[in-house]
Amino acid sequence: MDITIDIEDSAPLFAQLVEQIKEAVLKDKISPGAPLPSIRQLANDLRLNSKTVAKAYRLLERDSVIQTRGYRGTFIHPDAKINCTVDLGEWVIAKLSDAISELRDGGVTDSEIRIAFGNLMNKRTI
Amino acid sequence: MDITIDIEDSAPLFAQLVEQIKEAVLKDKISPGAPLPSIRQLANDLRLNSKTVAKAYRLLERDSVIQTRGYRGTFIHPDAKINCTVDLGEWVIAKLSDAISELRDGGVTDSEIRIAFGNLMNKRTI
DNA sequence: TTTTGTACCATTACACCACACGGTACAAGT
DNA sequence: ACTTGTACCGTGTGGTGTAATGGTACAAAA
Repeated sequence: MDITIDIEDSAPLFAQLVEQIKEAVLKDKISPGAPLPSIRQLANDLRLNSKTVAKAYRLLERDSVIQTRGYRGTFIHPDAKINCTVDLGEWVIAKLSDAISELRDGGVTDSEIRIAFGNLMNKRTI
Repeated sequence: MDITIDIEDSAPLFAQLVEQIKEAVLKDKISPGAPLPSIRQLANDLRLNSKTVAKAYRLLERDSVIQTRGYRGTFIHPDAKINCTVDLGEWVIAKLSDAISELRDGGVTDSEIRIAFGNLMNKRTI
């Protein structure tokens, strides 16, 4: 596991982590079932805040790339390689893009779309 | 036409204008075809910037509540009363709400939705 | 000439959010 | 005791969008 963090990079630190771990899985540098460094450990090695590493791990687990087994540590998910290629971002963009295009075609101002969006995102109960 | 602008109100000035003009139409205080003050004139009377009034007029015309006939001035739209009740906002909220709910159910973070949304809104070519 | 709506340049203030950071605390396992 | 992931409180910075302001300019009609 050779992870490099570039503070100068415009990409967020947690995103760099996610990206590099996914890459390591895809290039067979880590095999499924293998243990990952603990959050605090990795944060210490990379001189990052533990919250930053925790955020990366949380996202990776949501994508089923890693598996956190509570007090036993974190491991590479059995189906990690498959789930790495599934890009959640594209489906998000597609869904939103459709809605936005439809609204714009209906004559709705970008500003109005932003306002409505902001209101919706603040209400937890949709 | 008695329009009152409250600077202390949290509602944007242009929104107050839109609201009050729509209200005047609904309450038959102005009839279809009647002329409205010019942008500069109204801005002067209310001590607002002409751009602020222009923005309100632009929105009202998009909703077909008023009609701008170029150099002849601005008038109340023939179907103003009907178009006043049509709330564009509700259809916007419904459309967006659907998309957001779907994404959230798919495990997408609110933060990620916001990022994707922001990126889409900045790219003119969708 | 003056007025009409409109378009472009710009600045200011304000608010929200993402990101990263710090500290503290917890239950459950080694 | 120590570590695990996780959750809560918080702070600060930078980016970005809205809202409102100002100035200048245009073509077309009165």
